[in-house]
Amino acid sequence: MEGLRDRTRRAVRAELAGRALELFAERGFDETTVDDIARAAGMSKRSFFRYFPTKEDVVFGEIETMGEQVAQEIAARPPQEEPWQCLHAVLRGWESRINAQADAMRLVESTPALRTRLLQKRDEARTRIIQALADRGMPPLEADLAAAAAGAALDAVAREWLRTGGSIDRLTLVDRAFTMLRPAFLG
Amino acid sequence: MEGLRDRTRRAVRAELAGRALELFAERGFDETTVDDIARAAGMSKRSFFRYFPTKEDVVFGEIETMGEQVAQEIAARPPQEEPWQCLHAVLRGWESRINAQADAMRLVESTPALRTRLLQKRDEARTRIIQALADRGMPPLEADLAAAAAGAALDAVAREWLRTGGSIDRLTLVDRAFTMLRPAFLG
DNA sequence: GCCATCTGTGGCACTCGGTGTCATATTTGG
DNA sequence: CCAAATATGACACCGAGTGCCACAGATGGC
Repeated sequence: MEGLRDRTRRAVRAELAGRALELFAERGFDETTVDDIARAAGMSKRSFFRYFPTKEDVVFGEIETMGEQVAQEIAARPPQEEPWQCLHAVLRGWESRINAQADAMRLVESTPALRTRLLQKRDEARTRIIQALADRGMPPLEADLAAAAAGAALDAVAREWLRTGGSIDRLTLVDRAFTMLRPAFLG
Repeated sequence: MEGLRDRTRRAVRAELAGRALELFAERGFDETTVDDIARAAGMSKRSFFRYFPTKEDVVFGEIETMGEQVAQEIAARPPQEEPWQCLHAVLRGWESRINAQADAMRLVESTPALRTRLLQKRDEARTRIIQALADRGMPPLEADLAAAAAGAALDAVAREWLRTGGSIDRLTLVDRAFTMLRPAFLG
């Protein structure tokens, strides 16, 4: 079970993240120092780094373990399901979750340092996904291509959604992108 | 024409890059300070930053303006050529150029900070490529997908090449990956 | 209630990447 | 030969991140 220890730790992390996002929204990411955040949450800079490894990470709360989670969800799917179909189904769920924190994503997109960190996270996630697909028996080269293409699909959807001013349902766009790429992964 | 000014500047950059790579090979990237590099090239840390914006950039000499160059090469292709075919042709050429500095790439792959910087560069390049494809009349969503898929192809090829221990010709792998993805971009 | 222990914390000093400033060579052009 | 542009070095400075240590508070056994 989850002990008191972990619960307070999660609470402090949430407090820090909350204060940080407030300050970022007010002054911007670069204009806010770690010391500012720590003081706003009533602690020292040194303690901040006991909860988050870097200043950037304070923004990526839930997305943090995305790679691991996606890999598990892939592994949990029926084994005979087509790999591309499987990816489609799993990432469809994630689209909603990412969509839920649109404001955080806007901040990320407008801040080079955060954008970079996001690229890193995605790269890690992609690596895990490749492994998960390989575990289902997909040949390595195809697994690489499929994982990257799927990531590209989500990315393209996000941009297309911005381009159209949010007038189209994101899940519809996801389905369209995956369908478009489907012919490449039929066997 | 190219004045003396630019030539000496290029020479100093080359000198710095050379010394830096030596030191990185000896001690590793993180264990080498910018001051070490500057001193090895007979100058001050302050001057180093007059030639390279960051410590990482000293490694990416020729790749630096990749995005811009690729975009231009795309624009220079016959206008009626199929977009995917066009991408294939252009990036086929780049594969050779990247392949030529395999040792630098090995350093990059084994150094998180450099790997991150590479991800950034690729992201910039992708943005330019999307624009170049859009200029040819490709619909935005498809251009996004195509650019990302093409990048994925080169990436997948690099990894597959490592997996097979370099026994297969890289250009062959590139062709295979592009052919595999081709059905997704036919119309 | 007492003591040993473990964990969280603050403070401090330190490293290193990166920037602004200024004073001083060095080069360039007339 | 002189004046303006440019390159450089030295210095101070900032902020992210780390190692260290001393101290507080909670925990648990006796």
